[in-house]
Amino acid sequence: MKSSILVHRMSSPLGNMLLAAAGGALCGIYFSGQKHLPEDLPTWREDDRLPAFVAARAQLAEYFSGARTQFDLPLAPSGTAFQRAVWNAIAAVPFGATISYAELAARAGHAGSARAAGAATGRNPLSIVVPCHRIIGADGSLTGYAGGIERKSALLALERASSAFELRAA
Amino acid sequence: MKSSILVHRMSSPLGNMLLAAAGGALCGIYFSGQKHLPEDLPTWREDDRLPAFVAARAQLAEYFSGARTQFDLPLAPSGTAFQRAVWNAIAAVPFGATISYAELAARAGHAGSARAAGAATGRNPLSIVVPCHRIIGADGSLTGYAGGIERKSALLALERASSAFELRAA
DNA sequence: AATATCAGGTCCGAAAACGGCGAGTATGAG
DNA sequence: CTCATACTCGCCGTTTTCGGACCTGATATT
Repeated sequence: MKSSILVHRMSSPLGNMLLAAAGGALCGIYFSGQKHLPEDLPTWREDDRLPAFVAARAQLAEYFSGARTQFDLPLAPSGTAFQRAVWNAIAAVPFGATISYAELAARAGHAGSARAAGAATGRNPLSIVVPCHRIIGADGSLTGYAGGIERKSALLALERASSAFELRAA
Repeated sequence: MKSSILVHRMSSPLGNMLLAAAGGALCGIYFSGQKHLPEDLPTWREDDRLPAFVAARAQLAEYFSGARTQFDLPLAPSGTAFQRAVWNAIAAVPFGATISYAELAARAGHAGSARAAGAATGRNPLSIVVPCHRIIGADGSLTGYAGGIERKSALLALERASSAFELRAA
């Protein structure tokens, strides 16, 4: 019973990252040392040529350079119905914007499930592409991030800077 | 918040029994000391005149005397969709017959869920009237009964005896 | 006043445990 | 060889337990 999941390593301004794909679509984008990594990860096979990896690598580089505000990649995260609903709602939060966990839960169709939404957010397997860093506490505090609060803070700063630039340019 | 459930006590050849009704229909028939009794039972109010109780009492007496092989009573058990499906399938098993848990699951529309069907059978709130004692292991063993194996054995013996009598009489 | 901190309360899904099973093996006795 | 018993392991809905990337309101602090 092989897992048939491929992996690809890349570096980023926020540390090394690991991409995972199943069936040609991305199923994981992880920061090195982040929480909630799959435990069968060591059994996955390396592959540097998969088109999805090439594309993701390029788009992530553009994102970090401030030249890209949204992604166009084949995604196939696996999770419960609730989790997918939450992740979909996260994906709809635009670049540079932030919402609270309560608001996220509501948008996912589960108003009142703020805490559960938080848990689901923490399990998001597609860092950055599914921008879970744009979800923050009702009082504006960052509250948490699987890859570490510093990275969350850095991502938000990056997006603020780019947004400000765009506003200025407009 | 009142429970609005009525109870009525009666004795039987197999020990004291407790009848419960909600909205005029029976929602519980329990042997004294059986498993899975509702815990809010002590808050229920006594009533000896409810028509459903009078009828049930009479029909149960006939059943124990061998003069009745099926019941005609207003029933309103509460449970999950799966449980109700299982209980309905149990109710269709004729007097004197027995089937296995696997067969029961299949008849309830959930082939393969023998174990879950067993659990649902154990939660049957309407002893005797929903004849869960007619469900036995695939190898013929009795395997369990909320009211105690002895009672299950006694009920099956009673039905065997009556069936034999009918056969003889025919 | 305005912010910071804190505890309390609850809330909700996820994960694990739990049976009224059954089929497939393994043994050992007749 | 045959049957009975014992044991293991997958099954599956329910129940229970668990653990937080919450939130609100009350105190303390400036």
